[in-house]
Amino acid sequence: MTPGYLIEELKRRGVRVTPQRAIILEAIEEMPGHITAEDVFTAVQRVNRYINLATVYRTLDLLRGLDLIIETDMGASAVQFALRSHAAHHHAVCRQCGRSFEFPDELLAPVIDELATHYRFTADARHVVIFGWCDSCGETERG
Amino acid sequence: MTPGYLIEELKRRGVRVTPQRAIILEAIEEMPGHITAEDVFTAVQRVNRYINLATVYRTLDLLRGLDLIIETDMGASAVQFALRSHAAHHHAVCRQCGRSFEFPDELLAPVIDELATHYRFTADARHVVIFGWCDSCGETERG
DNA sequence: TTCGCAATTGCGAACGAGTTGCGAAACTTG
DNA sequence: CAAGTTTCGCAACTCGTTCGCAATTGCGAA
Repeated sequence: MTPGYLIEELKRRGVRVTPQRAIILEAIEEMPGHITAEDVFTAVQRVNRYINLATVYRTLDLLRGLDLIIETDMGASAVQFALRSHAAHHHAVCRQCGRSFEFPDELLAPVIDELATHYRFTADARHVVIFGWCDSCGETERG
Repeated sequence: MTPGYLIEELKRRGVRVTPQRAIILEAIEEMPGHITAEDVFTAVQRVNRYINLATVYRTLDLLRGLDLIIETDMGASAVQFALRSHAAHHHAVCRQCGRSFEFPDELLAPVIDELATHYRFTADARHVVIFGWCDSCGETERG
């Protein structure tokens, strides 16, 4: 995924990119998979502690309006959403250190095909996240 | 079983994870074998003395409804529960309606193997989530 | 540069649904 | 029936989210 993609996209569409938004957008881009407003907020806070939760919500709203993220309201609890990504990029995310590694599409293609044909489920082939443990973390602790 | 599994599972299903619930869930995960409401209650009390017995019962109810624990009423005075250890299975979650579908391990095994051998990444083989669109939702909207 | 104005922000209060604590009531079993 | 276990009703509270509003900001025009 191109870094700064969201920022460019807003600019391109003539939407104001304020410092707050820039920070929020960058945080979103770096987060894998399905995330909540709270997740974004905490990530954003690490960069600038004076950004308001309401601003995060408003930015998320904005992105939804621009079709740059999709949200999944699963009912009672926090709404989850995901980046509508353009290039296929799958992530293996380490539960321990949080680092993530991209892995190629080909690896997943058979699964995605199978889900489509046998389960009538159209996987988001462009952005799959698999959690686990990376090399270094795996040695010390395992699940 | 992955620590925090129950908490993650509730979150994933869009169920609110309140502090009380988090404490109760962690207590359950740490208790071996068959347990009673009272067992959970006393364990929970060690962490926070203001959590109510009724809340424990309600959480147990919730978990049963979500098929995360099974009630094993063995005629003893108090009903016993056990954490339901699912066989490895994975979820395909619809981004539109939030419904999720299980699919078997075999489908993913090649990917998990490949991640291990070529990327030195130990995937959490027990619980991978793939987002996408289910049959009915897929017709109206696509990513 | 400065101006004007709409867009954006921070803040605190408000919202509705879901959850909790409490005490009492209702089971269950010996 | 007594002792232990489980459920109930309900008001208070929490949670994630949105709102209203005054202050601030970004940016094109002057």
